[in-house]
Amino acid sequence: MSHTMKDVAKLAGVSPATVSRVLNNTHEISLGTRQRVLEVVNQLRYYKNVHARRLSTGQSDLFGLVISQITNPYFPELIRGFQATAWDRGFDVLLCNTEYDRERSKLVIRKLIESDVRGAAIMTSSVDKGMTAELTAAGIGVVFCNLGPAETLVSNVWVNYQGGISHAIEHVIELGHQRAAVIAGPEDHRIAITIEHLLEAGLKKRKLDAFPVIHCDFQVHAGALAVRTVLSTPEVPTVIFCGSDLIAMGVMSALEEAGVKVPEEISVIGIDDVSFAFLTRPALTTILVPREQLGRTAFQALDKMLSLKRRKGAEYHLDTRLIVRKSTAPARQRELHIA
Amino acid sequence: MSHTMKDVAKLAGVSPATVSRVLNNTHEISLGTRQRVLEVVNQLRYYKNVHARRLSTGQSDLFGLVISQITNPYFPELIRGFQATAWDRGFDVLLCNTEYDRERSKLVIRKLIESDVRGAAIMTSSVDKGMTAELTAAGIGVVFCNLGPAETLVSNVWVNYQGGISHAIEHVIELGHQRAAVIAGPEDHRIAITIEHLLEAGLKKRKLDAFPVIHCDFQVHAGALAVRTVLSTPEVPTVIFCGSDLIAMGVMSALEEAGVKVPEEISVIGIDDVSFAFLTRPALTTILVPREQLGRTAFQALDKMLSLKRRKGAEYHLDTRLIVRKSTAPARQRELHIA
DNA sequence: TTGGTTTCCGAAACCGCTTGCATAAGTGCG
DNA sequence: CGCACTTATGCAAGCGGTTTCGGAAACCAA
Repeated sequence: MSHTMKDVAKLAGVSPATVSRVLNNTHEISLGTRQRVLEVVNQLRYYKNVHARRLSTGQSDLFGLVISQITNPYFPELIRGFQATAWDRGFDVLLCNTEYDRERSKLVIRKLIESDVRGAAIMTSSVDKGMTAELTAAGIGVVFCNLGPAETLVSNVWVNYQGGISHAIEHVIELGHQRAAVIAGPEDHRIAITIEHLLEAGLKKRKLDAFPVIHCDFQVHAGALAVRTVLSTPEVPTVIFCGSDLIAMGVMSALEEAGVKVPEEISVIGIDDVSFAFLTRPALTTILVPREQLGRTAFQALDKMLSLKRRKGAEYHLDTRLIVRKSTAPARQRELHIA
Repeated sequence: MSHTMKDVAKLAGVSPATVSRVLNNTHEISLGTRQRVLEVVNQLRYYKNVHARRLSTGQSDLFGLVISQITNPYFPELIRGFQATAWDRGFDVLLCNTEYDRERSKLVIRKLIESDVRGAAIMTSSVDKGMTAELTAAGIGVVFCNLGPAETLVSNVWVNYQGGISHAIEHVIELGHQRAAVIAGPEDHRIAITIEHLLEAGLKKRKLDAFPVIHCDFQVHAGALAVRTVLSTPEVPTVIFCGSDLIAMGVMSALEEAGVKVPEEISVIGIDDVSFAFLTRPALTTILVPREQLGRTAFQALDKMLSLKRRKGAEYHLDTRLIVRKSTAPARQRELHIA
């Protein structure tokens, strides 16, 4: 269908090799032939075939990005950061989603190898370190998020949740809260566990026992469901820490339905600062996770690592911080009576 | 680094051709050799290289999906629908975003050709029909959204905004509204224009003149800005139709800031029903655009068209419908006095 | 046994591009 | 004017698969 390099070569009266060199600026070419070649390229609307190129050079210009699910609002900014950085440097990205499914995750790994990606950013908890052995065995660089340590062909970007969480706890202490609940993410979710531990430890340190601690999916309705348990505890907490913004939103709307005022009666804090967190009413106080930056850093980590002769991985650090909006307020003074 | 088919062949004591046939189930192979080959494949952890395959067969298993910007909440569901369908049928997708930039759009087109995609879904307004001539010239199938008509190698999915818009207008009529404003999307945005015309025509038919009609970006803050103009008109409307949910959200928060109650004093209606539209307060009444289905249909359109000998395109139709939530209510009876 | 079919597999060409090596023409210097 | 050295280009061998063609072996009927 399309024209090939040979066509161009013939029409320009040169060899395919010359055409290649012109197109890649890879060798001295006399002005005359260069122009002639380019002219023919335009005339024929010739496009070079990446697959042939990848095969021939043995170097792909592809990077993989593995996420859980694209409709999870955590990911779009991350993807954007990764993809934009990759494009800027002339690389393409193969976006793969696991849909939280183990079997599918394996398929994704296989696909990455078959596609001969140079490196892959594994930004989902549904792929663990064991599953990526095949990748590194194939010489493919890997970068994780909060899954250290770095080693050969493996880098890691640490998102320091500690920072934002400490600020958040300080914040509620200042507001006079004394009883806090935690509605964390799934129990089998690595980062959710990290966050939960950090919250519990931080609260304990400030003499604020977390109770109850509940696990649920990173979903709006799961948060809504979980909050019922919270409301049925003997001493209803004055603040609820949520493992994600989505959970927090579910919590807020369930509280509203139950006739509990946010933030006057119960304060709510989320994590992530997804794009629409400021649109909720009340606007959500949350811990910002620099997701676009995470995407950028992940790519840079790969690029850097793969340019090293030893392919040695490195660790990177990103900070989180508290964004105070309207869903937190001074603690109520009296016991709460649910309608 | 990785093993090649030749390695497998040698170790299994067969020819590369046989290995290929085993792996692709493309030819009768005796049970014995088949098993031997598969054994070696496992032992060597051999993965076949897609690029070589694509080159050799001259058929890529890639489809392109072109969107505007991944952080726009319109797209994630669409992407999901497209990608899931493609995966199910054994195809990969190359996701490209134009970032609303014309230059970048051209690069995207080029990338699609170079990547030898079989077909591409153009789901952004920043690529017009002219720009895709190169694609069809290269034998690449194309499917648009609301950009007809179908022709050879070009299909189209019509999202019937008319339906949802009619319902929405009926809805406000029933609520007794008599003055409506329209805050539409950008003036250079194809679908935004369509929607605006549909709204104006529909309102006029029901003796409801749209005034004012304002254009702005599909952004929250743009909507917020635009609403000021609305509030400064002599007769402040009782309902505002917005060109997207994002605009509607900006409108609602700006109204809140101005001390105008939604929906008691002004009703607001969005378009799209993005994932978090039900989380706003009041929850947004909006017109649902079946985005995941759009993605699925777009893929099917391509797949179908490319399987035809004549490569003739077709047209598909998707319906929209009104989702009534809490941002619409009976029209206020008296003139509004802005604080 | 023979001739005709099947069944299974290997040789080799090819997909479109890159690149090391070789060649030829041009340049500068003694 | 000849030699060493650039500079510009072509030849041809891959890259890792797929596929056409044909041959060998096995099978069957006569």
